[in-house]
Amino acid sequence: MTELPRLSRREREVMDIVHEAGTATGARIRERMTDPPSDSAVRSVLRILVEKGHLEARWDGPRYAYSPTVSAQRARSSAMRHVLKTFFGGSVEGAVASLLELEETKLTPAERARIKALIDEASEEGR
Amino acid sequence: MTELPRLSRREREVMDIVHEAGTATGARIRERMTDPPSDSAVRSVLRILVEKGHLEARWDGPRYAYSPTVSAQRARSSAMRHVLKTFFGGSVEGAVASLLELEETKLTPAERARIKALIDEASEEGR
DNA sequence: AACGGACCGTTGATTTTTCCGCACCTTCGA
DNA sequence: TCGAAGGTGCGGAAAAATCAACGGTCCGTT
Repeated sequence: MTELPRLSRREREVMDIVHEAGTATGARIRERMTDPPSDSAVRSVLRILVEKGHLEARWDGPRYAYSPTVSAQRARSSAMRHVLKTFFGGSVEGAVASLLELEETKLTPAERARIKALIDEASEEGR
Repeated sequence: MTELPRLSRREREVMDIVHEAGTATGARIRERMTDPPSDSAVRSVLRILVEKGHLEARWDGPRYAYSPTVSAQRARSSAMRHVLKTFFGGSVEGAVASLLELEETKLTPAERARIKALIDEASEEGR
């Protein structure tokens, strides 16, 4: 598989929206854009993203539904790897700390337990 | 403080490099860019980033050294918040799992212990 | 059957981004 | 003190991105 072309600002914005939504229609994407441009402008970006191979369009009833061509799993890893490297110098500890410090982060006791369990599992698998 | 202008593709690429490096010269930044353009092209981007308020240039001996105007702390939070929302639907648990699953992630027992301690600290602080 | 609304794609004008040529400035070793 | 090497900023051309207008299709309604 050849490398996917780089994204412009609007293209990245749309990709982020689609990643967050999993799948979305043109209208839905437009709603979520900052300073939403016209309808047709959004569809232009969408067309380009399909051409570039970042999105796929499925005919869903009376309209298209767009979703990423790359699996959510893969996209997640790649995004996380990028911030880890760029902002945390590769330090998992630093990254977790940052996650916990975000003001919107509230963990229930059950979540805390599960996260700790994840850490132990990772270690058992030699990671 | 008024909102910082949005970044184009090249601008974002440069910002990522500078964030990773902490501080960097024009030549160093150029080295790390994909398909590095000419010397003066890089300096154009740099000039724009300074104008926009994303970078500051300090005269360091015979050349400029560029660094982000926003604190590393703040940049980290903002980047992490963004991936958390976009790729993990806000799930801290999911994000931590992803971090642990990255193939380059190898934790020492000491690190594991410190990360668990971080989780407990967060809970003690009502988070 | 004409109308209106919701979609879609294409086209071309406009704006933004990207890039480089060039002239000038500094530093430093001969 | 001179010249080469390495840096810098400006101005503007070339390329890419962005966008609105326009025209088409496919319903459901009147």
